[in-house]
Amino acid sequence: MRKQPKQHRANQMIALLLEATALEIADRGLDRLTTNHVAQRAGVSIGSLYQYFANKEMLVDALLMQKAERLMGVVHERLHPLLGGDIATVTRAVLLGIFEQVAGDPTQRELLRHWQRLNAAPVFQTLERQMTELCRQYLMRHVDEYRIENLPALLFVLINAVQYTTARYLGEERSLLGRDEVIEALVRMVEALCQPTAQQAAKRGG
Amino acid sequence: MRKQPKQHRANQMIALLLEATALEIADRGLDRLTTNHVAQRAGVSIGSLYQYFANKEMLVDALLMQKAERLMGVVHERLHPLLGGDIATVTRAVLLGIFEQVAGDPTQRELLRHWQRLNAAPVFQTLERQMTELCRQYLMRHVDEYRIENLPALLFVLINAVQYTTARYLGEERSLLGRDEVIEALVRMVEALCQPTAQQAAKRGG
Amino acid sequence: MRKQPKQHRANQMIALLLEATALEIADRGLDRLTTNHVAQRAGVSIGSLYQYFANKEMLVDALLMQKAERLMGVVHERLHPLLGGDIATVTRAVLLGIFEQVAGDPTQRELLRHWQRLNAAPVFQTLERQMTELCRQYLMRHVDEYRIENLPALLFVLINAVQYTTARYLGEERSLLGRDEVIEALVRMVEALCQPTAQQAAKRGG
Amino acid sequence: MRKQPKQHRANQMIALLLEATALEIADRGLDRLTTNHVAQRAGVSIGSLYQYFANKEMLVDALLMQKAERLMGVVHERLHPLLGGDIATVTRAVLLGIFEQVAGDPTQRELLRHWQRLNAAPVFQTLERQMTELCRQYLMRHVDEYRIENLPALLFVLINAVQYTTARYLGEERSLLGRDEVIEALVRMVEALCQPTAQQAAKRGG
DNA sequence: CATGAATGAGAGTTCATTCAT
DNA sequence: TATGAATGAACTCTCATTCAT
Repeated sequence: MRKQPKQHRANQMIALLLEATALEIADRGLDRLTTNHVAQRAGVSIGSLYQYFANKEMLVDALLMQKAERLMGVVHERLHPLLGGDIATVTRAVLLGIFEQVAGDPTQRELLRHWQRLNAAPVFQTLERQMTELCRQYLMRHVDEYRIENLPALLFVLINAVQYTTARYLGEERSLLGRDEVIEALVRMVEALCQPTAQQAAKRGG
Repeated sequence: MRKQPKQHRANQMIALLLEATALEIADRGLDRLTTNHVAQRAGVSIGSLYQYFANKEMLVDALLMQKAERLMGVVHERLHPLLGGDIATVTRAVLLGIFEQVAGDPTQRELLRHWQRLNAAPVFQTLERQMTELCRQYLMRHVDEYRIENLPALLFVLINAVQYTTARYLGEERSLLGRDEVIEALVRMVEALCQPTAQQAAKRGG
Repeated sequence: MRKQPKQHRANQMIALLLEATALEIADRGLDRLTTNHVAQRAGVSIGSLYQYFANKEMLVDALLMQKAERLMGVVHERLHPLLGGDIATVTRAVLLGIFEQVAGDPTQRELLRHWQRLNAAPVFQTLERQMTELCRQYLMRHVDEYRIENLPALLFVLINAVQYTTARYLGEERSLLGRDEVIEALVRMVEALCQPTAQQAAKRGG
Repeated sequence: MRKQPKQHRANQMIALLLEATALEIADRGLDRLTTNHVAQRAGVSIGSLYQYFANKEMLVDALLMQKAERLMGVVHERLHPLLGGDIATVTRAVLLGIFEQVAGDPTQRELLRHWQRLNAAPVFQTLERQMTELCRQYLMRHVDEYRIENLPALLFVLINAVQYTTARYLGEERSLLGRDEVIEALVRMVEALCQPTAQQAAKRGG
C-alpha cells in the first residue's frame, strides 16, 4: 500500500523509456541507437535510465520483450477461434495478423532487419518457443489429418522459414511483391509441408 | 614480367588481410571488428590495411565477396551435373554442399548471423540474384513437370525460406537437430512448394 | 535559481577550455593544435571538450570570437571620445589601443599570423565589417574635410593595409622597428590616403 | 662533361616535381597538399621525391622560391625602364605587372592566401629584402623630390601595406572591386605616403 | 531517487617518411 | 638511383557508463 505509487511511477518511467527507445530505433536505426539520445527523447536524465536498466542491452531486450508479447497476443487472438480450422486458413489468419501488426510500425521493421543478431536474446528464444509450442499443439490436435515425420525438424524449418521470410519482406522499404501474394505463397508452403494423409487427400480430391 | 611480383605481393597482402579479418570476425564477432585489430592480427601495420582497402566497409565487403564466390562455386558444382534431375535430388545436393562449405567455418557462421544487415551489400544482392536466377532456370527447364502460379512470389519465398533457415541453423552454436534432418525437412519444403502437375502426380502415384 | 549553478559551471568550463586553447596556440602554433592537447592542458577529459564544442573548428571559432570582441571593445573605447577629432589623432589612438591589446598576447599574435586563412571565419568577416563601417561613419561625419573618390576601393585598401601591416608587425617575434615608429608611419599613411580638400589644405597651410 | 646529363636529369626531375606541387596546390589547396599526391601527379615514385627534397617543407619552399623569382623578374622588368619616372607611374606599372602575373595562376593565389604563415620561410624574407632594396634605391635616386622621414619605418609600412592588400585582393575568389580601382587606390596611397617636398609640390601645383 | 556533467578507452583514418629491393 | 610497399604515431571524434550533487 505504501509501495504502490512508487511501483506505479517506476512502471511509468519504464514505459516512457521503452517508448523513447522505440522512437529512436525507428528514426535512427538500431546501429545508431545511443542511451543518451533515448534519455533525451524520454525527457529524462541519462542517470535515470541507468536506474531502471543495467545497460543498453537490457534496454533493447526489454523493448524486444514488449514487442514480442504484443505479437504473441495477436497470434493467440487470431489462432484461438480457428483452432479447429484447416491449416491454410489458420496460417493465413495468423500471418495477416502479424503483417498488420508489424507493417505500420517502423520500430518493429527495423528490429526485424536485425533479427538474426538479436535472436540470441532470451526474449527471442521465448517467442520462438511459444510459436513452436503453438504449432505443435495445432498439429497434435489434427494428428490424423496430416502425416508428419520428424516433427522437431519440421517445426524448426517451418517456424524459421516463415519467420525469416516474413521478416525479410516486412523489413524491406518497398517490395515488388504485394502483401497478399507473399502471404499466399507462405500459406501454400506451410500447407504443402504438412502433407495431408492419403485419407485427407482423398477427401479433398473428392 | 615486371609487375608480376608486385601484383603477387599485393595479392598476398590482400589475402593476408582477408584471412585476418575472417579470424577476427570468427573470434570477436562482426560488431566488435576493428581495423586496428585486423592489421595487428595480420601482423601488418594499420597503414598497410588502408593501402589496400579504402575503409572498413570495403574490407568486409571484400571478405563477403570471397565467401560468396566460394559458395556460388559450390552451388554450381553441385547443381550442374543434376540439372536434369528431380527437384528433391537437386535441392538435397546443393544444400549438402552449402552445409559442408559453411559448417566448419566460424567466420561464415558469424556472417550468417548478420545476413539481414549485410544483405544491403552489393555482394549479397548479387548472390541472391544468382540463386534466384538458378532457381528460375531450373523451374523453366522443368516447366511442365511443376505447376507454378505466381513465380516471383514463389521464388521470393523459396529463396528466403531456404536461405534464412539454413543461415539460422548454421549460425547456431549447436543444435538439437542433425544436419541431415534439417536438410530433409528443407528438401521436403521445396518439393512441396513446387507442387507437381496432376499428370506428374499421376505418374508418381502410378 | 536552479539553472544558475549549471550555467555557471558550463561557463567556467568554456572559459577554461578557451584559455587552454589560447595557451596551446601560443605554445605550439595553430597548425599543431590538437583537441586532445587542449583537453589535457585544461585538465579536463576530451569528452568534456566535445560536450561544449561540436568540433575543433568551433573551438577555434569561439576563441576567435572572444579575441575579436575584446579587440572591437578596445577600438570603440578609443574611438568614441575622439569622433570629432582629426584623422591622425583618431588613427593613432585606435592603433595604440590595438597594439597594447595584442602585443602582450602570444595567442593573438599567432592568430594574426594566420589571418588570411582565418578570415574565412564568420567572426573575422564580422570584425572586418565592423571596422569598415566605423571608418565609413567617420569619413561621412567629416565628409567636407576630406576629398574621397571611390570610397569602396579606398576603404578596402585602407582597412587591409592597416590590418595586415599591423598583423605583420605584431606577428613578428621581434622587430628592428619600435612600436611608435610603425604607428606614426601608419598614421601618416592613413592621413595621406584621405587627402584633405583644398579648403582644408589651405586652412592647415594658413 | 660526365655529370652534365645527370645534372640535367636532376633538374628536369626537380622541375617536374615543382610543377606537380603547383598543380596540387591549385587543385586541392595548401592544407591538403600531400607528398604522395605530388609524386603521383608527377608520375614519379614517392621515393624519388625524397631524393630531391629532404621533406615536404623544402618542397614547398622551393616552389615558393620559383614563384618569387618570377615575380621579382616581372618587378624588375617593369621597374627598370621607369626608374626616372614619378612614383605614381612606377608604382602603377609594377602593380599591374604583379596583378597580371598572379591573377591567372591559381597556385600563386592559393599561396597568397597563406602568405602570413609562409612568410617565415627564407624565400619570403629574400623576396621582401629585394623589394625593400628596390624601393630604397628608387627613393634615394629621387631623394630631393620626396621628403622622407624615418625611411625604415616607411619602407616597412609601404611594402607590407601593398603586399598584403594585393595578396588579399588576389587571394579572393571574386571581389566587388575591379582590378584598376584597387591599383589606383594603392597608387594613391604610395604617392601620398611619399609626400613631395614643398618644391615639388609647387612645381606640380604650377 | 533524479540529475547530467564528466569520463576516457577506443573507434576509423591520414600521411610524412623510410628502406629493402 | 628509382621504386613504392610498408610504417605507425597522431589525429578527430563517439558514446556507454559513473558518481558527486
